[in-house]
Amino acid sequence: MARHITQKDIAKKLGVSRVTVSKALSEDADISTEMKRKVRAAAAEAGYIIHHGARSLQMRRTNTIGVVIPDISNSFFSRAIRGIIDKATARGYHVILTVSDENAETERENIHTLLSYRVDGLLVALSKDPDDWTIFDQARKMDVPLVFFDRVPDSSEFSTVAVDNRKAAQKLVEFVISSGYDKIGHLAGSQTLAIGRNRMAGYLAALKKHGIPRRNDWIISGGFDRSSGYEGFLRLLQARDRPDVIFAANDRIAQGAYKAIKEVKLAIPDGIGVVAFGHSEFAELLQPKLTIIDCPPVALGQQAVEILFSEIANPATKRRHRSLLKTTLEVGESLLVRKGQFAEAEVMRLSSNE
Amino acid sequence: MARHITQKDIAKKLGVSRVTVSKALSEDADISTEMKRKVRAAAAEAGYIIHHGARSLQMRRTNTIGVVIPDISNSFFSRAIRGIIDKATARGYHVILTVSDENAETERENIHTLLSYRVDGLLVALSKDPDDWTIFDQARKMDVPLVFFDRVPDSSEFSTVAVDNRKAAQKLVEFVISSGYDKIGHLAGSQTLAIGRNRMAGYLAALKKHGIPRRNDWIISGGFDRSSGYEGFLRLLQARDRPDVIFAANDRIAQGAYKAIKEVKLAIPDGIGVVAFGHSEFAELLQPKLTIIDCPPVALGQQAVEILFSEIANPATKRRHRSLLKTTLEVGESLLVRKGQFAEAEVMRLSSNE
DNA sequence: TTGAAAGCGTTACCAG
DNA sequence: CTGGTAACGCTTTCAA
Repeated sequence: MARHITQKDIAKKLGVSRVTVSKALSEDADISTEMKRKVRAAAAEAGYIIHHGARSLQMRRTNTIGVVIPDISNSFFSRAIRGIIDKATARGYHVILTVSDENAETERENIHTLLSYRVDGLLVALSKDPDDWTIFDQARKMDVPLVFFDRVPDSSEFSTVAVDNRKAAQKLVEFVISSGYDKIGHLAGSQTLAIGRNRMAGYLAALKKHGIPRRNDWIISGGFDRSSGYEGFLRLLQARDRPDVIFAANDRIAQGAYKAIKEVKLAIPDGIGVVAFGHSEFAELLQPKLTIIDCPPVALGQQAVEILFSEIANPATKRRHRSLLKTTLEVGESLLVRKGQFAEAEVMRLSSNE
Repeated sequence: MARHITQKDIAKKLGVSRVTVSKALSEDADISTEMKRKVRAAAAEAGYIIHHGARSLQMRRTNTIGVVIPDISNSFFSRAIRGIIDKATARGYHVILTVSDENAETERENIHTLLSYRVDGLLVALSKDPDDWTIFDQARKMDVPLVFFDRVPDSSEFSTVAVDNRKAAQKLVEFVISSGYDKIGHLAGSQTLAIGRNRMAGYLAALKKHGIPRRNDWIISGGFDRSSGYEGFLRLLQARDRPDVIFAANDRIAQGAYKAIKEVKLAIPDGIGVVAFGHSEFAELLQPKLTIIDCPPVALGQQAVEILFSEIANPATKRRHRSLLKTTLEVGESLLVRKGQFAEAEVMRLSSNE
C-alpha cells in the first residue's frame, strides 16, 4: 500500500486545518455550508476515502458486526446471512462473516479474530455445544454483545434466537402419528448440539404421549449433512424390521436419506415417507417433496440482528441485571408444518419396491 | 464498548514499558525468553486481545482481503467463498465478505467500504459489466490489487480468473449436435455480462460451424436465476415450433426450465433435454440430472486468491508494466463435460406428453 | 535487553 | 465558524 490520501492532504490543499476537514466531512453543524462544499469537492477530486480503522480507533466503535456460522454451503445459513446483512446494512453496519467449518477450534479462532477487530457485536451459530467457554467469557468481559442464533446452547448468559425445536419436533411427529403411523424412525443429527438433542426429545415425547415404545435401533445420530442422512438410512435398514416413516433432524439429512432410499429401491411415497425440519426453499428442490417444519432462515437472521442491535444500543454496563432474551420461534407462529405437493395425496408407507 | 485491556495495562502491571510488551508479544528477537514468557502469561491472564485496527494503522497493512459476490444463496458462489477462505486463512489472511445482491450500485458501495477498511486486496465477481469504472480506478489508484473472478469484464486493467465460456459453450453445444440434434434453444442469461455474451457466442459459433441456422425466437435472455429459467422456457414455448434441446447458460436457469417443463407436462428425458454450465454438486441435486460443463467453484476461488496474493506480494509500484493474468480454465483442463446418470442412456427428445 | 519518542489517520475537547 | 492539542492502541526507530 502506497500512502493514501488523508484529511491532512485535503486540508493542506485547501489551506485549512485538518479539523475543519474532519468536521466538514462528517457534516458537523458548526462548519459553514460553503466550507463543506469546498471540502467535499476537494475530497472527491482527490479520491479521498476515509480510513475506517483510524476512525474506529478514535470513535471506539467500528460499526461492524461479526458473524460466525458453521457452514456457508448450507443454504439455511446462507439465507440467514442474507437476512443479517440486509438488516445490518439498513442500520449502517457492516458485516464480517466467518465460517467455522463445523469445527469448535476454528470457531474459537474466528471469534477471537472478530474480537480483535473490535466488532460492535457478535452473532454466532454453534458448531457444537461449547465445552470451553473462555472465548465467550472474553466477549462478555469486553462487553461485546453476543447473540446465538439457530444453533444455540442449552443455557448461557447470552441471548438466543432459535426455533423451539422440542415443541416443533413433537408437533411434527404427532402429525405423523395422527396420520396413522406408529413405526417412526429418527435420523437424529448431532447430539453434541442442543438443537439435535431437543429435536430428539420432541420425537421421544411424541412417541411417549401416544404410548408408542421407543426403538433404539430406529434412532441414528450423526451429523447434520447429506452424507449422514445417507449413511444413517443404510444403518437403519439393518434393523430387523423397517420403520414406515423417517423423521430427519433436518432437510439435508432427509436429502441423504432419499438418496439411499432410491438406491435400495424402496418405493418413495410422494408424501410422508420422510419428514424433517427444514426451510421451504430447500425442501422445494427435493424430490419427492418433504413434509417439513418450516424454519425461515431469513427471518431468524433478521430477528437475531435486531436483538443484537438492542443490546449494542443498551450496553451491559447500564443494565446490572442483564436481561437476556431467549427468543424461540414457535410452531403456529413463524413456523408452519408445510406439506409438499402431496398435501392432498394419500399417505403412503415406506415399503419395498421389489 | 468499555475500555479494553491494552498493552499499556500489561506493561504497567509488569512494571516494564509498553514497547517491551509489544515486542514480546510479536516474538521480537531482542526480548529475553523469560520476559516473553512473563508478558504472554500476563496477557493471557488479563484477557488481552490485540487491537487489530490500531495495529493495522501502524503497519499499513490489514492482513485482510475483501470479497464482493452478487449473491450468497447461489451455491456456486458459496462454494467459491469456501475456496477463498481456505486459501486465505492458510496464508494468515482474513476475509471480509460482502454481497452486492446483483446490484451495481450496491457493488460500488461494497467496494468503497472495503477500500475504507483498507483491505490488502479485492476479489470481485461482477453483478453486471461496469458502465462506471471510477470505483475500480480508485482501487487502482490506491494500489489495492483487485482480481475479478467468474463474472469478469471483457477487458480491463485487472487480472481475471474465469472459465473460457465461449470455448466451453461451443464444446457443449457441439456435443449436443454430434448427438444428432439441430433444434437447440438457448436460455441465455444476462447479456449485460460478458459471461452471458460469451456463452451465447459459443452457442452461436457451434451452430454456425455446423451450418445450423440461428433461430432468434429460440434464444431468450434474462437473468441467471431459477425464475429466469422458468419464465424463459415458457416464452420459448410460444415459438411456432419447439427446440428439442435447451442449452441453459447456467444450472439455476436449467432448474427453472425443468420446473416449467414439468408443469406443461412435457416428457422429461432423463438425459439431454437440457444442458448447461454448472457445478457438479448442484447438478447432482437436479432431477433429471443435467449434462453440464463442470465449473468447479472452489478451485476457481482458490486460483483467484492465489493470483491476488501474488499481486499483493508484488506491488504495482514495482512493476511499471503491470503484468495482468487473464486466467481461463478451459474445457479438458479443469473442466469436463459431465453427463448425469443418463450417460449411457439413449438420448431422447423433448416432446409433448399428452 | 530495554525504553523514549514519534507517528499511523482520525475525532473530541476547548479556545479563539 | 475555525483551529490547536491531545488521544485512541499500536509499532518502529534509535538511543541507552
